[in-house]
Amino acid sequence: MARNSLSPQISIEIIEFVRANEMRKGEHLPLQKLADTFRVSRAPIMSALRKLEERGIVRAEANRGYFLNIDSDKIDVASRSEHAQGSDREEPIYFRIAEDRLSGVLPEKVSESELMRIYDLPRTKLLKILHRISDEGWIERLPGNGWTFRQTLTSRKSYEEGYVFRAVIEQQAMLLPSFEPNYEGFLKAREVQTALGDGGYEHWSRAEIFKANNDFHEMLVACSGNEFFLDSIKRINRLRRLVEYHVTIDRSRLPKQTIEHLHILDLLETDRRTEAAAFLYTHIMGAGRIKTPQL
Amino acid sequence: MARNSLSPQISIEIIEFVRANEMRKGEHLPLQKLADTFRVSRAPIMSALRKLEERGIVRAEANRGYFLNIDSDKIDVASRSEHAQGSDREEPIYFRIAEDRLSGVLPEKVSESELMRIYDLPRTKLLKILHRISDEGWIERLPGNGWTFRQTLTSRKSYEEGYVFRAVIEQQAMLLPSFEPNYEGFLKAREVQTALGDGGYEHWSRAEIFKANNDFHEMLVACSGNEFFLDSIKRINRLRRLVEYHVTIDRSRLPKQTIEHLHILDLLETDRRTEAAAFLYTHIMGAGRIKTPQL
DNA sequence: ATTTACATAATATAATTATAAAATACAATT
DNA sequence: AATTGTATTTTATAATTATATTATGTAAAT
Repeated sequence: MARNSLSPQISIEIIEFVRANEMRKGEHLPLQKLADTFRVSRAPIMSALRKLEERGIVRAEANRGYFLNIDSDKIDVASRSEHAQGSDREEPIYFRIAEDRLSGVLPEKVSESELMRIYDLPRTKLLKILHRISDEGWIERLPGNGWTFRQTLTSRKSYEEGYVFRAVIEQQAMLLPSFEPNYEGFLKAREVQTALGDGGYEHWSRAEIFKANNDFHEMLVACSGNEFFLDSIKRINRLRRLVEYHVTIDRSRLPKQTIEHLHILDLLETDRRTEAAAFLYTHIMGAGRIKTPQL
Repeated sequence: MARNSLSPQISIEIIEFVRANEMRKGEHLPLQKLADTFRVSRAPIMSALRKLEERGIVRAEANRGYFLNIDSDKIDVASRSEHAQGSDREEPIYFRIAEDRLSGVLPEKVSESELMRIYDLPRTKLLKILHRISDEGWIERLPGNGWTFRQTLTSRKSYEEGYVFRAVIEQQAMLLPSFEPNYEGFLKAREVQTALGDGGYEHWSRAEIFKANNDFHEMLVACSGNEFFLDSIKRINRLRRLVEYHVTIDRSRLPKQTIEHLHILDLLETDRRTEAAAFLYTHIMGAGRIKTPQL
């Protein structure tokens, strides 16, 4: 009857935080600092820490707060992902809606009440999801009752237009005067792409492959220093994720793709930005031209 | 206790519809056709027509439906705009929020309950507005309670980045292979721009001037035939509207602006697209560079 | 075959309320 | 001075309900 607690989600974030900062056993975890980091008050941090204490990951000392009870790299990943599921009831339903629409289970026009029944959601939760979808541009509220799905997800034309848009935006972002190479980012991207090309393309999950690919492109656009370029790429990538998840991924194309990604990094690191931008353009257009998803 | 009726809004739309189609006295107004046009059921169309009947604009015949009772060009505009206000309780509050944020009345972080009290809105209405704003990218939901305004509206940096984004997108849209000149649209745009340059810039309202300007640019991008380009321009223009409304418009620059707009049309109509695109780019960048709003 | 007109069903809003969670103020502790 | 721990206030969610509106099925009229 009340809202879901943030603490499961916060617990995960705390674990990710201590791992990212490579914290060691015994280090202090100040409440306010964590609260600021996750943009909440101290209250949900407290309850998250209490739960982590039960799991033995942190240790409480009276009037001194919580301390890491184990080296951060020793925290087992299994327990993380397990808890991640229960925490977010929205994401899976968001995907189910996308899937159901793409496979034709959901009609073009639907009412809120229908969706509440189908997915067994309270109105507030459903509306949150619908607004997110509408933000992503593939559903629209009708003036009277109901919502309609737009063609964005399902039409071949939109699919191709999306590739053109990405190719142009990313190329132009790279050509902006404000573009500044992020050599550290290049290095990390290089590692990921190498791992992916080095056999990773055969056993990584679809989501992991897609994320690696997206991160690469978004990292490049982030170098432009222009939030509008980055936002528009993020926006279209969220959309792309849904469509690409629905079609079978063509793993045979991945080695070529990673080689091209590495080539772009080569060009950028040797100050051949115009060349890199041109290559990036053909790289994206090529990807859009060859794949033919069943839409 | 129940929702607001659509009929005031529909009444306005019906009047706009018959005017746009230059319908004459006596023409039939089929329910289903209007319903399809406005994407609602026949019910709200019925009640809208009943209200128009009271105002003498349409006439009912038993079992035959409604007929226009006056030539569409004779319908007085005054009664239209008057009714437009009462119909939409959201738009004015949306603007008040923008204004209050830009002028610093609203703090960076606000709770829903606070906003409900300040603007005297039920939660559903407020949330609709907040989601719209969040879609436009200048507010964000926090993980716990409350929302934070983002820098998008208020920072000088974002303002300039927006101009760069527009310049690039619009130029590139014009260079796309899918670009197809819309000569009819050019003609209408030419009329508007001529009227604006021909004295209109002195007495048109801020909103009218801004709309004329925006329509011009969106018309150009629409010729690209790529919905992603058009969407991203529309998105950034909605944002721009808020900022530009808040600063005093510099009317002295309008004659130059309209001349440049007309020049772009000249170039496009004589098949000099590359030239037009290049000129468009400098046109937008010029506008962004010179103006210095108080942010 | 359309279209209207009416009856009925389905839908969404707003108001209300209980409740758990988040935010915050402040004294106590280090 | 900074941080914790507790108490208090504020907030948002979910469930419920009344009601006006929208949507729709169908017979009657054109």
